[in-house]
Amino acid sequence: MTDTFPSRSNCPINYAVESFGDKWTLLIIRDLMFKAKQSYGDFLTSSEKISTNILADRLKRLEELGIVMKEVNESNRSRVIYSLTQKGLDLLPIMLELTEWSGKYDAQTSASQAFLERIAKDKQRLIREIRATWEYT
Amino acid sequence: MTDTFPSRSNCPINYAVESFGDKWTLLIIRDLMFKAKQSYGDFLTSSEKISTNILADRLKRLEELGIVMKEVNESNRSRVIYSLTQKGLDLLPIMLELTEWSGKYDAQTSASQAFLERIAKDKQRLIREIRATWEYT
DNA sequence: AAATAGTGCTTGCATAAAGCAAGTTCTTGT
DNA sequence: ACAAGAACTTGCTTTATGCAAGCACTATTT
Repeated sequence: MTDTFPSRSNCPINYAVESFGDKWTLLIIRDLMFKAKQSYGDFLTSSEKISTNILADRLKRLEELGIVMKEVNESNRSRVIYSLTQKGLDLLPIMLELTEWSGKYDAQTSASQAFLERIAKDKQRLIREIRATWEYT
Repeated sequence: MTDTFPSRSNCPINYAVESFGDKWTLLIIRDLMFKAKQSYGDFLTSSEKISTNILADRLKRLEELGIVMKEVNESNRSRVIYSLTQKGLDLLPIMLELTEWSGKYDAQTSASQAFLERIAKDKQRLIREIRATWEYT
């Protein structure tokens, strides 16, 4: 977690880019955050169709970055459960801003108008509401 | 601008990822938004050291996406000026959220404590203030 | 206990993208 | 006309991604 990777600069935008600036990482975070996906197999079913080697690589990397944690389900040891750490959960405001921007500019967006309006009208409240649903672990 | 690229899904997070989900695009947007850089040569001087072919490719792509626009300075036709469109300027909240998150988790961050506090304390006000500085074109 | 199936990967190979150095074009200034 | 600066472009090497197949471990079924 303490600079596992050499960084090109100490710019905060660069830190974000080096953490999840690729074609797949944010989709995994999305699945964990909004789609209640938690297993390797779950991620494979997402509509963007990530390949298995890339998925394994990104999960490992996210773990090294302290964004995701991995645990074996003790009552069924063939199941591995992935979840977001606090660092990962703190990406929520970014994810909502991304959704708002894409909702505004992508004519084909699948984001519902209702959800986009909740983001636009009272983002802080929405953030609190979503976080409240995370309190029960 | 109207789906120049085939997309893997209509998910808003995926739209964002396909727009700027790579190692360089957000750094160019950062330079345009916060560093007052506007020429090809300006971008080359940033500390992450983008290579010329990638820079040319990303600028072209950003233009196709409607995020950046390109114009030739008529009083010096060897100078090309790049700037953000409204779609690009609308990335400001995302950039601030990225900065906040990185400022929180990157011990080496170059983001100033003062700026991070302005983001944390009153983001909406900060956004309005930054946008006000853009009103004078 | 042996065979079957499910989950979570790993490996090998082909294709695509990124990185690096050098070269080219167009414009301007002398 | 020549030199210099800005904005790319090209060729080549290295790295990352994509795809299909295979493997290990656990659990279930017979």
